[in-house]
Amino acid sequence: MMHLRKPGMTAQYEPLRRAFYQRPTVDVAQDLLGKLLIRRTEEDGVTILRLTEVEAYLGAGDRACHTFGGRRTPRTEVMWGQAGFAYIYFVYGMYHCLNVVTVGPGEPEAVLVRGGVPVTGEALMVTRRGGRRRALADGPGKLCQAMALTREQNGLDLCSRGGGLWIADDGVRPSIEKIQRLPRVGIAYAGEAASWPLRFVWSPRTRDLRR
DNA sequence: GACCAGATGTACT
DNA sequence: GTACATCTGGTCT
Repeated sequence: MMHLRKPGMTAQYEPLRRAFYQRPTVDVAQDLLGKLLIRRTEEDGVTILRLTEVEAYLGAGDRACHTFGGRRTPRTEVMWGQAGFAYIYFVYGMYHCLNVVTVGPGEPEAVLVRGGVPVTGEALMVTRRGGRRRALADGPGKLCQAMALTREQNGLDLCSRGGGLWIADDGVRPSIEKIQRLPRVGIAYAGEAASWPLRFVWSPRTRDLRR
Protein backbone atom coordinates (compact mmCIF):
# COMPACT_ATOMS: atom_id res chain seq x y z
CA MET A 1 0.00 0.00 0.00
CA MET A 2 0.93 3.63 0.08
CA HIS A 3 3.63 4.68 2.49
CA LEU A 4 4.19 8.20 1.35
CA ARG A 5 5.89 9.49 4.47
CA LYS A 6 8.75 8.13 6.46
CA PRO A 7 7.41 7.00 9.85
CA GLY A 8 10.10 8.95 11.65
CA MET A 9 8.82 12.31 10.50
CA THR A 10 5.13 11.62 10.91
CA ALA A 11 4.59 13.05 14.36
CA GLN A 12 6.08 16.37 13.36
CA TYR A 13 3.02 17.52 11.45
CA GLU A 14 1.54 20.63 13.02
CA PRO A 15 -2.10 20.48 14.10
CA LEU A 16 -4.44 22.62 12.02
CA ARG A 17 -5.17 25.81 13.88
CA ARG A 18 -8.48 26.51 15.53
CA ALA A 19 -9.42 29.10 12.92
CA PHE A 20 -9.64 26.25 10.39
CA TYR A 21 -12.57 24.80 12.34
CA GLN A 22 -14.20 28.15 13.16
CA ARG A 23 -15.80 28.41 9.73
CA PRO A 24 -19.02 27.27 8.07
CA THR A 25 -19.31 23.52 8.54
CA VAL A 26 -19.69 22.76 4.84
CA ASP A 27 -16.41 24.58 4.13
CA VAL A 28 -14.62 22.74 6.91
CA ALA A 29 -15.96 19.42 5.66
CA GLN A 30 -14.77 19.95 2.10
CA ASP A 31 -11.39 21.26 3.23
CA LEU A 32 -10.81 18.24 5.48
CA LEU A 33 -10.52 16.01 2.42
CA GLY A 34 -6.86 15.21 1.81
CA LYS A 35 -5.82 16.21 5.34
CA LEU A 36 -3.97 13.82 7.66
CA LEU A 37 -5.71 12.36 10.70
CA ILE A 38 -2.92 11.57 13.14
CA ARG A 39 -3.22 9.31 16.17
CA ARG A 40 -0.47 8.72 18.68
CA THR A 41 -0.74 6.40 21.66
CA GLU A 42 1.76 5.43 24.33
CA GLU A 43 1.46 1.72 23.55
CA ASP A 44 1.38 1.69 19.77
CA GLY A 45 2.97 4.86 18.44
CA VAL A 46 1.69 6.71 15.39
CA THR A 47 -0.96 5.87 12.81
CA ILE A 48 -2.01 8.26 10.06
CA LEU A 49 -4.94 8.30 7.65
CA ARG A 50 -5.52 10.64 4.74
CA LEU A 51 -9.16 11.67 4.85
CA THR A 52 -11.31 10.81 1.86
CA GLU A 53 -14.90 10.96 3.08
CA VAL A 54 -16.76 13.28 5.49
CA GLU A 55 -20.28 14.50 6.21
CA ALA A 56 -21.48 17.87 7.50
CA TYR A 57 -24.05 18.02 10.31
CA LEU A 58 -25.63 21.42 10.60
CA GLY A 59 -26.92 21.74 14.13
CA ALA A 60 -30.34 22.74 15.38
CA GLY A 61 -31.96 22.99 11.95
CA ASP A 62 -30.70 19.62 10.71
CA ARG A 63 -32.96 16.73 11.59
CA ALA A 64 -30.11 14.25 11.11
CA CYS A 65 -27.90 16.06 13.62
CA HIS A 66 -27.66 14.97 17.24
CA THR A 67 -28.30 18.58 18.27
CA PHE A 68 -31.44 18.97 16.14
CA GLY A 69 -33.94 21.32 17.73
CA GLY A 70 -31.32 22.48 20.21
CA ARG A 71 -30.94 19.15 21.99
CA ARG A 72 -28.27 19.45 24.61
CA THR A 73 -27.50 16.34 26.62
CA PRO A 74 -24.40 14.91 28.31
CA ARG A 75 -23.63 13.06 25.08
CA THR A 76 -23.85 16.11 22.82
CA GLU A 77 -22.21 18.54 25.22
CA VAL A 78 -18.94 18.66 23.29
CA MET A 79 -20.77 19.82 20.16
CA TRP A 80 -21.97 22.91 22.02
CA GLY A 81 -18.45 23.98 22.88
CA GLN A 82 -15.39 25.30 21.10
CA ALA A 83 -14.58 24.34 17.51
CA GLY A 84 -11.69 21.98 16.89
CA PHE A 85 -12.63 19.39 19.49
CA ALA A 86 -13.42 15.71 18.91
CA TYR A 87 -16.99 14.49 19.40
CA ILE A 88 -16.92 10.69 19.59
CA TYR A 89 -20.03 8.67 20.34
CA PHE A 90 -21.05 5.03 20.51
CA VAL A 91 -23.55 3.59 18.00
CA TYR A 92 -25.33 0.31 17.37
CA GLY A 93 -23.96 -1.24 20.49
CA MET A 94 -20.47 -1.84 19.10
CA TYR A 95 -19.07 0.98 17.01
CA HIS A 96 -17.80 4.51 17.48
CA CYS A 97 -18.02 7.56 15.23
CA LEU A 98 -15.55 10.45 15.12
CA ASN A 99 -16.70 14.01 14.49
CA VAL A 100 -14.89 17.33 14.61
CA VAL A 101 -16.77 20.25 16.12
CA THR A 102 -17.05 23.30 13.88
CA VAL A 103 -18.11 26.98 13.98
CA GLY A 104 -18.03 27.89 17.67
CA PRO A 105 -19.69 27.88 21.08
CA GLY A 106 -23.47 27.78 20.93
CA GLU A 107 -23.46 26.63 17.30
CA PRO A 108 -23.51 22.85 17.72
CA GLU A 109 -22.35 21.71 14.29
CA ALA A 110 -19.80 19.08 13.33
CA VAL A 111 -18.20 17.05 10.57
CA LEU A 112 -18.46 13.26 10.72
CA VAL A 113 -15.22 11.64 9.61
CA ARG A 114 -16.31 8.64 7.55
CA GLY A 115 -13.25 7.38 5.74
CA GLY A 116 -9.57 7.59 4.91
CA VAL A 117 -6.66 5.71 3.41
CA PRO A 118 -3.64 4.54 5.42
CA VAL A 119 -0.50 6.66 5.23
CA THR A 120 1.47 5.38 8.20
CA GLY A 121 1.04 2.42 10.54
CA GLU A 122 -1.03 0.26 8.22
CA ALA A 123 0.11 -2.97 9.90
CA LEU A 124 -1.08 -1.65 13.23
CA MET A 125 -4.44 -0.73 11.72
CA VAL A 126 -4.78 -4.28 10.40
CA THR A 127 -4.14 -5.62 13.89
CA ARG A 128 -6.71 -3.26 15.42
CA ARG A 129 -9.20 -4.32 12.75
CA GLY A 130 -8.88 -7.94 13.78
CA GLY A 131 -6.51 -8.99 11.00
CA ARG A 132 -8.66 -7.76 8.12
CA ARG A 133 -6.29 -6.42 5.50
CA ARG A 134 -8.81 -4.67 3.29
CA ALA A 135 -11.41 -1.98 3.91
CA LEU A 136 -9.39 -0.70 6.84
CA ALA A 137 -11.08 2.66 7.31
CA ASP A 138 -13.80 3.09 4.68
CA GLY A 139 -16.60 3.70 7.17
CA PRO A 140 -16.90 5.61 10.45
CA GLY A 141 -16.92 2.51 12.65
CA LYS A 142 -13.99 0.94 10.86
CA LEU A 143 -12.06 4.19 10.94
CA CYS A 144 -12.42 4.47 14.71
CA GLN A 145 -11.40 0.84 15.13
CA ALA A 146 -8.31 1.29 12.94
CA MET A 147 -7.32 4.44 14.82
CA ALA A 148 -8.12 3.10 18.31
CA LEU A 149 -10.74 5.77 19.01
CA THR A 150 -13.43 5.29 21.65
CA ARG A 151 -15.45 7.49 23.96
CA GLU A 152 -12.27 7.88 26.00
CA GLN A 153 -11.11 10.28 23.28
CA ASN A 154 -14.37 12.26 23.31
CA GLY A 155 -13.65 15.91 23.98
CA LEU A 156 -9.99 15.90 22.93
CA ASP A 157 -8.64 19.14 21.51
CA LEU A 158 -7.55 18.52 17.92
CA CYS A 159 -5.54 21.74 17.95
CA SER A 160 -3.07 20.21 20.38
CA ARG A 161 -0.89 17.11 20.16
CA GLY A 162 -1.31 16.48 23.86
CA GLY A 163 -4.32 14.20 23.50
CA GLY A 164 -2.66 12.09 20.82
CA LEU A 165 -5.23 12.99 18.16
CA TRP A 166 -4.97 15.81 15.65
CA ILE A 167 -5.38 16.75 11.99
CA ALA A 168 -2.63 18.22 9.82
CA ASP A 169 -2.03 19.57 6.34
CA ASP A 170 0.94 18.19 4.40
CA GLY A 171 0.17 20.14 1.25
CA VAL A 172 -1.92 17.58 -0.61
CA ARG A 173 -4.81 19.33 -2.36
CA PRO A 174 -7.67 17.30 -3.80
CA SER A 175 -8.75 18.79 -7.09
CA ILE A 176 -12.26 20.14 -6.78
CA GLU A 177 -13.57 18.13 -9.72
CA LYS A 178 -12.61 14.89 -7.97
CA ILE A 179 -14.88 15.67 -5.03
CA GLN A 180 -18.43 14.31 -5.13
CA ARG A 181 -21.28 15.81 -3.11
CA LEU A 182 -23.85 13.20 -2.17
CA PRO A 183 -26.66 12.69 0.36
CA ARG A 184 -25.58 11.49 3.77
CA VAL A 185 -25.65 7.85 4.81
CA GLY A 186 -27.98 6.15 7.26
CA ILE A 187 -30.31 9.03 8.05
CA ALA A 188 -33.47 8.09 6.16
CA TYR A 189 -35.47 9.16 9.22
CA ALA A 190 -34.38 12.79 8.75
CA GLY A 191 -37.09 13.88 6.32
CA GLU A 192 -36.07 16.57 3.88
CA ALA A 193 -32.60 16.76 5.42
CA ALA A 194 -31.92 13.20 4.25
CA SER A 195 -31.52 14.48 0.70
CA TRP A 196 -29.24 17.41 1.49
CA PRO A 197 -25.89 16.92 -0.32
CA LEU A 198 -23.69 17.13 2.74
CA ARG A 199 -21.51 14.09 2.14
CA PHE A 200 -18.16 14.81 0.52
CA VAL A 201 -16.23 11.99 -1.11
CA TRP A 202 -12.80 12.31 -2.63
CA SER A 203 -11.66 9.40 -4.82
CA PRO A 204 -7.95 10.06 -5.20
CA ARG A 205 -5.69 8.50 -7.78
CA THR A 206 -2.32 7.41 -6.50
CA ARG A 207 -0.62 10.49 -7.94
CA ASP A 208 -3.10 12.75 -6.16
CA LEU A 209 -1.69 11.52 -2.87
CA ARG A 210 1.62 13.22 -3.47
CA ARG A 211 2.34 16.81 -2.72
C1' DG B 1 -21.33 -8.48 -6.97
C1' DA B 2 -26.26 -7.60 -4.07
C1' DC B 3 -29.03 -8.31 -0.28
C1' DC B 4 -30.28 -9.39 4.44
C1' DA B 5 -30.24 -10.52 9.42
C1' DG B 6 -28.07 -10.23 13.60
C1' DA B 7 -25.13 -8.29 16.99
C1' DT B 8 -25.04 -5.00 20.65
C1' DG B 9 -25.31 -0.42 24.36
C1' DT B 10 -27.01 4.08 24.85
C1' DA B 11 -30.02 7.99 24.44
C1' DC B 12 -34.22 9.42 24.48
C1' DT B 13 -39.49 8.89 24.33
C1' DG C 1 -39.63 0.18 24.60
C1' DT C 2 -37.67 2.02 20.20
C1' DA C 3 -34.47 3.75 17.20
C1' DC C 4 -29.94 4.39 16.15
C1' DA C 5 -24.70 9.12 11.69
C1' DT C 6 -22.74 0.53 11.50
C1' DC C 7 -20.44 -3.65 10.18
C1' DT C 8 -19.95 -8.55 9.36
C1' DG C 9 -20.82 -12.94 7.60
C1' DG C 10 -24.09 -15.61 5.46
C1' DT C 11 -26.85 -16.57 1.24
C1' DC C 12 -28.01 -15.98 -3.42
C1' DT C 13 -27.20 -14.69 -8.04
